Amino acid sequence: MTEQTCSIARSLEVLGERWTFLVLREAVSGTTRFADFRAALGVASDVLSDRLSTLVAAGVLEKRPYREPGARVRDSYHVTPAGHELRIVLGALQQWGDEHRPYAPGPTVLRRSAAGRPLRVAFVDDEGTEVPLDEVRFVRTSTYPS
Amino acid sequence: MTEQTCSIARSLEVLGERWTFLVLREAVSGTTRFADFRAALGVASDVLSDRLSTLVAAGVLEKRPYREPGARVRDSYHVTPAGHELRIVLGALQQWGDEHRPYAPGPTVLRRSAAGRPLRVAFVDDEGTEVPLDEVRFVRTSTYPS
DNA sequence: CTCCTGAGTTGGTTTCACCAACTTAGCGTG
DNA sequence: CACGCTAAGTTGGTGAAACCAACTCAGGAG
Repeated sequence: MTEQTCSIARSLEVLGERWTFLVLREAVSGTTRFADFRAALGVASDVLSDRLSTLVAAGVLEKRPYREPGARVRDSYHVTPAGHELRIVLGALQQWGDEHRPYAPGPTVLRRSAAGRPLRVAFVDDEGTEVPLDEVRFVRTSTYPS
Repeated sequence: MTEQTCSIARSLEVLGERWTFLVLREAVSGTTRFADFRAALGVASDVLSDRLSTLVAAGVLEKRPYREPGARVRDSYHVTPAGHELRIVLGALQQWGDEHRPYAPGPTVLRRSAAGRPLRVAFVDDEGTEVPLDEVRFVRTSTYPS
């Protein structure tokens, strides 16, 4: 596959495989160890191993050695700044699922500000003010391939 | 697979297969016909057929018959309101790719308001004001599974 | 009635996810 | 120092899914 000019496609080269978003969901919610990812997700160890290395190679996670008392040094996985910015994508997916694939008992996780106010994911302009969806345009630049 | 309590997981049941986000990118940018999706993406026709039916079944796209002059009635695929809201997810993926997986010649597609102002995807509070990423919390509700 | 074209379906091959079993590298214990 | 314990993987085999090419199907045009 030749290099993708579309940013969505390039993001998906890293994020688009099965389990990747769920691994990331766990990572941003504080999971760092192989066995904990496995227990939380029920994913096969070979697949988890592959997804973690992909995310490390892409700079979304970083390996950091740790040491439990009375055990040898092992690797843990921590979210990098690039990974932290994926919370916007995760938040957007969550919001869409809440609204369009609802779970009868209600949402299990809410998005809140530090002050406790409910949050949404939305388009904002350069002043940080929300822009309604129907005013959003995707416009092609001169770099767009013919 | 039993029903997922996580909204992200439920979104991914619909959106998480290979090609789905790219099919959606084309759909929101105006593509409606099977052959045009195929030409734009280079996806195999059996896979495209499968993804389109999944998206129709999920209410993201709807089938609409159309008739080219001098041809029989065929099906086209149009974005529903639920599909339109996925532009937030697509915008978030695009923004992340622009920043963290840059394409040397620069972005090929920009996010702009109707007035032409550059847009980002971000968390906003109930008043439509942007909240910085490090003030965002994901908090569990009482519905969260033990 | 035959040709053309868009929208798929079908059959065979390769890749990928899944599962279980195995390996590896210390550390603390005896 | 040998031994067992455990987290973190790796390896090998199986079944599903993606991929590719060839084929089908429907109706209007000529």
